[in-house]
Amino acid sequence: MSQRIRLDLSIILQKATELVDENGLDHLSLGKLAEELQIRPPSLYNHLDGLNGLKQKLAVNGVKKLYEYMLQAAVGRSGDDAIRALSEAYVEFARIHPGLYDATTRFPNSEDKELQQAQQSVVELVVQVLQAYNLKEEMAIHLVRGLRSILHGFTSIEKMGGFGMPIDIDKSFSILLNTYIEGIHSIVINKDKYELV
Amino acid sequence: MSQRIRLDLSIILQKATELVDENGLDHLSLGKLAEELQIRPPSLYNHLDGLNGLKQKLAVNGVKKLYEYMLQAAVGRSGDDAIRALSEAYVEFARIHPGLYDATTRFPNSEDKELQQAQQSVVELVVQVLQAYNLKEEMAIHLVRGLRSILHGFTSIEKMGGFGMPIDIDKSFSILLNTYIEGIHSIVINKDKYELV
DNA sequence: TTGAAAAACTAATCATATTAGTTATAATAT
DNA sequence: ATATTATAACTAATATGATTAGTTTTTCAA
Repeated sequence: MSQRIRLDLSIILQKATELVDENGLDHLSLGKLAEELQIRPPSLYNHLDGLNGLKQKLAVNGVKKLYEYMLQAAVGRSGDDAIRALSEAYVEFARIHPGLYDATTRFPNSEDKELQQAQQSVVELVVQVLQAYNLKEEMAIHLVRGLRSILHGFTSIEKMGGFGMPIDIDKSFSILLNTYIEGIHSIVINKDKYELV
Repeated sequence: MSQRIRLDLSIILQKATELVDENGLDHLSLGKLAEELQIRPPSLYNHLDGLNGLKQKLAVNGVKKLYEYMLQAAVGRSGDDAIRALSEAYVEFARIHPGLYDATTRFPNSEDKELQQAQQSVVELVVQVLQAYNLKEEMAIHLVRGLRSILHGFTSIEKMGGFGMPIDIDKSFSILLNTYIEGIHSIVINKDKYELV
């Protein structure tokens, strides 16, 4: 008699996000998700293409949310200030959404056009911020890759508990960022040597 | 009549390493491993504590090998030169052993003492290299964390195919490293500001 | 050579994902 | 309002993998 649930994708993704943020991406299962949603596991196949399809959708969703989060942090800022804001937002997002963040980096299909586009928009946001330094396009890409490496690396080592010693982790991040930014300045000053603009 | 195989742990780990390097850590299964070793899956339990136990042992083994690899690269070098050598070895190791490298960053149990000690030895190696800069102990730790973030971040983004654009990836790495090293110099020069030594 | 320990085995169970086929509900068109 | 259609739920069944229990074979040392 209890009327059947009627779901849509956004509700499913929301619940799946809660689950992965609580229990980790590796513990995501269709059984548990279905239970939470009060449906039977096969019913999920009406909305998505199995567990891998779900992970893929989580990835896309996660990157889009990350982008929004970084964008909000960056608006109205420029130069070093904007880089710091972006970066802190990135790390903060991963702390708030550890499972969803994981999903953005471990997806089943990297050919997915929607995913690629979402990722690209993050890259472009950072490229825009770097325009303050008047770099050649190619150098800007190298530096974006560098910043991304820093952010992802720091984030995931923190998440795996890799910074064992009892020394302030936020300070480590702040120093890392400062060091990289100092390095960028030093590159900008030696434009000739690094053939930019 | 075919005489039974008689295995030991090192053979199992060797074959498991081959499998994860070829098919990825997520596709490691006891069934496939047993098949390769020409035994039945339950027999593996005589040597290790299930799939998670295997992953844990792979992690320890991987970190130890990574340490050796970095050590070999660093001997006889110092300063910037040693940092570059260490770093290139790290990235190279991850390229040679993508699955094993993954295992070193996604293990079931981070409390494992043997794992922690192996990780610590890598940290100490880098601390030693940084002694060339006469930093305060704490600052050295921050910089080691930074370098580790850079190396792990670059490595895993490369592995996930995250550097989409057709721009030289090795060059990106080299610039990233140079930028960070430049940043370290700039910190060393402003010792007073950063309260070191 | 015999007894204990190690390491293989078979058989069975459990957890999950997935597919096939069916039914109930909601939305839409008549 | 009612009939039709599409959506989204369901049950039942299958497949893959990990794991456990209990047994047998082999090795090694006394």
